[in-house]
Amino acid sequence: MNRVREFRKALHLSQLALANEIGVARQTVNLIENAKYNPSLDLCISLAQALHTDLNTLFWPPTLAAAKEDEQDG
Amino acid sequence: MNRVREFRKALHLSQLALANEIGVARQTVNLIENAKYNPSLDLCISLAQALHTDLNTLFWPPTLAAAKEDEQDG
DNA sequence: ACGCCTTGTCATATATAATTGACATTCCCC
DNA sequence: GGGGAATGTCAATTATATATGACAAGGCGT
Repeated sequence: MNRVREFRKALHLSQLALANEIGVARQTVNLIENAKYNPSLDLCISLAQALHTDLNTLFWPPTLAAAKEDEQDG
Repeated sequence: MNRVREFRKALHLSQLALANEIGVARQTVNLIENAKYNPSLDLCISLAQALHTDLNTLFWPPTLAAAKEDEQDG
């Protein structure tokens, strides 16, 4: 899963409003929020910008984030 | 541009070796390094894992990273 | 000089992301 | 209890990511 819906709602945007802002169809936002497919990098970046966040926050799996911290902490 | 080539070389991997590791064709890695197209999110995550880094490091545009810092710093 | 590995690139084919239009359902407001 | 906005979802189409096979060029060791 990803955190698109969470960040979209925090900005009080509908799926349609967000889709218009980044120039895609409403269905595209819906499918991404429900993890029905695999969006392109450009689209992920547009989403992150529109939602005032970044790629890791929206899409980096928490399990991997934890693994990476272990790596750093030793 | 992105930092895939930089991280791949740091691990002394060929395009072919990296492609095999993440289960895609060599051409796919080549095209991504040369920014010839727009990879999928799953592929970006696989790349980030294989290169022991994360999405922001590989793909987040420096201009956006700077903008986000401004936002935080005030 | 030869061979091997690496990289860039082409052309064709297949899988899938993304669009468009539509319909049903739920929720909220009047 | 009727009307609109928001969401989930379907079918069909278009755009494009990715695979496969192949070839040329440069680097490096022998």
